[in-house]
Amino acid sequence: MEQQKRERKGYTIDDVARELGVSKTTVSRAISGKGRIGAATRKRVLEFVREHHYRPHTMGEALPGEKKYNIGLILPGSYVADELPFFQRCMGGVCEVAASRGYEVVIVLVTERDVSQLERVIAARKVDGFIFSQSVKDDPALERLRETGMPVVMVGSTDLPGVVQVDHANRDACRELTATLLAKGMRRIALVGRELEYWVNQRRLEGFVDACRQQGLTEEEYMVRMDLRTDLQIENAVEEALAAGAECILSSDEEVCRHVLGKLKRLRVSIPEQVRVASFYDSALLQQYTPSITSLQFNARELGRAACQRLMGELEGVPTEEEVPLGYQVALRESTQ
DNA sequence: AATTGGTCTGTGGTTGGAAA
DNA sequence: TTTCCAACCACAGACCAATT
Repeated sequence: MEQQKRERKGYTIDDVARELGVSKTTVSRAISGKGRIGAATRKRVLEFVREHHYRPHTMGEALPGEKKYNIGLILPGSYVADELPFFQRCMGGVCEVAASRGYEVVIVLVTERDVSQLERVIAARKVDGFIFSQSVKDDPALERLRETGMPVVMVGSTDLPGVVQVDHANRDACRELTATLLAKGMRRIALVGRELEYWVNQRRLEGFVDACRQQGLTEEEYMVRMDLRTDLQIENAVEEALAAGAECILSSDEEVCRHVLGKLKRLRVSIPEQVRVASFYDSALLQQYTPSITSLQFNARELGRAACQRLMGELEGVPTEEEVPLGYQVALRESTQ
């Protein structure tokens, strides 16, 4: 009971003092650095504080234990422009569930280098929990979030243990689309995509390789041109793939696919006659393109809903453990006929 | 009856005097 | 010298009486 209370409420200066068998005076001095305190005691207090994610509160901030009925939705500041449709739908799902439970959603933009906005939201205790999206490897924001001990639900993948994750079956989906293309008789398929630091790109690559290996293809036959950081690199990869006799160019996402299509158009390469094209992520543009582009359809709104439901479960102390894998559809269109 | 303004209480954190 | 007690601050919310 007492234990549960502390877990819910977070540590106060009194809790820290009691745990260490010191008075709260000592803890306060250790943290502020002001006043008379022994070096050894100070070190002991600071170590405990770091381990137990204690943060002092300042005036005007929420008192610990007070629920704010806000949740933080963390979006990648750098990727937002290109992936806007995805995040917009995902956000819609999050807001829908949050609103139905009486919560508001606070948008927090973070980049790999700048987590100051996140720091402020944490420091001011503006939210009860976080939904995190688009994790990169060794994500500083996610690490920081875990240190706080606040409930976090991850949209997408991460290798950090103990983080609740909700994601599309990316690997399975990419394996299925690739296998479908292989079943149509294509042997030389090239995969092009962005940075492998993004877990989603890693998963898509894995799915692609899975399918190729299942068909007994060697690395000579299928081509992987991932980790492309500039638009020029994508264009070069397209030329290389064509020169190597690729029958199909697969893009790891919609944004990459747009560049591929642009390059093919300039090269006057006809789709699907001279080369087939497909994407691991769908968009309105790919559907309406001439020819329409084969791609994987995911329901981003459903993903947002699922993530928010998981977080609500964590916040209300109701464990919702059923891991329902979120579905996908392979949309075969003209570009791979 | 509704609004206003004051006091009281409870919270987390800080600080000076005094004890160990 | 180090640590603790107790008073203290700033704030929020509850309560209640005075005022409109």
